[in-house]
Amino acid sequence: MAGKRARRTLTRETTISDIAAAAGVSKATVSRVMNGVSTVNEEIAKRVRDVVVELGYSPSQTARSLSLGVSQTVGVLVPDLENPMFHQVLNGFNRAAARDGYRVLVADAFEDADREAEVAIDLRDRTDAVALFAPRMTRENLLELIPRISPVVVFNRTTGKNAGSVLIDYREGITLIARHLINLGHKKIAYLSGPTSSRSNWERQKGLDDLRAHEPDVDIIDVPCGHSFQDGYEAWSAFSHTGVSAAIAFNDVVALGLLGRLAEEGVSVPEDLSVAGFDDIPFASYSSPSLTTMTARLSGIGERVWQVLRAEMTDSPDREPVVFSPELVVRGTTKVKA
Amino acid sequence: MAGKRARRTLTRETTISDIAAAAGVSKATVSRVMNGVSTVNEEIAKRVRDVVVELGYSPSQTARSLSLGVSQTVGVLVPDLENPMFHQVLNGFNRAAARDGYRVLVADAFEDADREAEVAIDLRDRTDAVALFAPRMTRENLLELIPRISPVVVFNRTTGKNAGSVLIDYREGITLIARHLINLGHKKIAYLSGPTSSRSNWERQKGLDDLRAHEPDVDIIDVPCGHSFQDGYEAWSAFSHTGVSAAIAFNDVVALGLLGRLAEEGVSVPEDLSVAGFDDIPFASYSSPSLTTMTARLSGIGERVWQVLRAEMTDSPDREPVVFSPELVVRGTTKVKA
DNA sequence: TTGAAAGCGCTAACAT
DNA sequence: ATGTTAGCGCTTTCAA
Repeated sequence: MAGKRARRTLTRETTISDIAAAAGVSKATVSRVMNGVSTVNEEIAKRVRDVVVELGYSPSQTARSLSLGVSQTVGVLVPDLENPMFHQVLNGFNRAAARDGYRVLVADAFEDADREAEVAIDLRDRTDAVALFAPRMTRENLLELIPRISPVVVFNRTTGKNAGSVLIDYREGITLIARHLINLGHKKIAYLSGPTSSRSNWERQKGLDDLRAHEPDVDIIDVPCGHSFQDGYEAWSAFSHTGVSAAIAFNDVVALGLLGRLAEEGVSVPEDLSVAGFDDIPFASYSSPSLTTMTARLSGIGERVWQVLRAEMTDSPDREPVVFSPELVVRGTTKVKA
Repeated sequence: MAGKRARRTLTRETTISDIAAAAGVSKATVSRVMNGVSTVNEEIAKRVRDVVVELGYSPSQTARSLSLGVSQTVGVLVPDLENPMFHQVLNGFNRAAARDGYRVLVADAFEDADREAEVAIDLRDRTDAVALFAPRMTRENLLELIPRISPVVVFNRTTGKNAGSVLIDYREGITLIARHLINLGHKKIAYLSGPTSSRSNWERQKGLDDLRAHEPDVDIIDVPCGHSFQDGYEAWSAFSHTGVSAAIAFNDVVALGLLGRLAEEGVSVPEDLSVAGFDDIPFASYSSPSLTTMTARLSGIGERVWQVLRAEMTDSPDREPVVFSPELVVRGTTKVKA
């Protein structure tokens, strides 16, 4: 067409205009057919559908999103996609979101707390809402970020009702597991602690503090450790001489790392040492001995995270935190103290 | 403004127009500032930046994508997000994509081969390219789909150079692992086979057929199994009476399931039975005994998948399949036949 | 250096 | 029932 300005080159192969032209109808009619609006004459509709198939057309969801003001997409910010725990939560979240017709855009913050806000905003600029999985940023930054990216749900961080939240009650969890060991007669127990910056580690510490206050004859010692296999594997040398009869690991991954080391060292579990984990990752039940741990049905929690986000998107939610109390699963790695 | 039509309600809080108005400049100038175009007077640029901060503005990536014709986003279609193998590949893929400034939109096909094409197209309609992880659809459907969603990379399926592809050479892999067992003196070996519809299972079967042809005195029996923990756990009853001295599992998950069962049954590994897996998932090295398996550095493969997709997006690629030969990792579950 | 306006590919309000 | 057209929020060409 004359008089038109030069346009950029990156453009769609087949657009709604092409279909309209080929079918001899207006774009509006094509749009109606594509969206199943019933007021279209069946004959015309069929003609349009034929052309669509013939030309292999499918609408640009980007254009659709811009026009509709919604993208049917939500973002998930994960602090570290390496961590199997988030895989499970993500899996449940994605499954539930898909059921409601939403797609999920994932972004990994690579454990860089300082970059989280920026990534979260970018995510939000492409989607209808975002889920923050266990954000590492300071509480101050979190509370500042939330209104900027609402609707938002936060997993495993409190939000003071500024956003929906889903929490795992680690404090109660560690209490349950420690009580289990105490009931088995263990008096000296090691806690292989997680990253110091981690809220969930902090909560576990609080739970153990409670216990120390109530059980003066039980000695719970803190072994700085970490969150990885390797950390658990290496932690042994830090407490092998303490004479503890039981160890609680920050999480299952750490517990399995420890288990691997113990097997190598000829320390038999649970005879010489009882070991407990946290999270109940799928492999926990299949290690040998199978791992005593706290279960939290992570993928179920993921589904719940989605539901809370959904509520943020639609209702005016009450924002009462949804808290999951982990349950003790006694398996093969813990037994009565010799 | 008078005469304007009523518009829908779902609209952005702060747009480029708001910034332009508040800063007393045109939208073009705001756009230039946001994109760091240097030809803007520093004084004006500062004013714009101040307003941006003040109003908490960030550009709609949807609008940007539509205008630019590019979204800096790619889709990944996973057959089953439940499978840890895909988590690892996804992790590597996402990491590499992020490094190049791309975001990743994930979609799970929930093992429904019939829905894959539809989901892949939807993914492509929102993104610049898509990666198909081990698609379950027929080859015919795959070849039909590829041109529709190009640029595309396919992981673990051949494409006849219609698209870039990255493959794990399972046939060679299973050969290596079986030879390892044969060298250890095992003459009767069970193969716990995977889903019959799976290409990767089919390839393993071919590898074993090769072996049967070359090693007439070795008996490799096929035990229909599956891909899950549970499948491995349950498979034992199907071959406990066959007198095999070694078992090769379809993958590590199955192997770990079997290991769990064997521990319960009092069958000691590797003394009574050697067991080998496939994939080298993270937990393989931490089971006890640690699992002999084939390793394929899955997250490294994920990065490679990204690179191939990147090439599809930019170059005119040669599409020679990138094939990874898994390597044998001998650990604790295999030993010389008693 | 800056602004006006066209255009990206859709949807929906309005008119017919 | 169908078409016309404004508008979603940006980018970029062209003119000033």
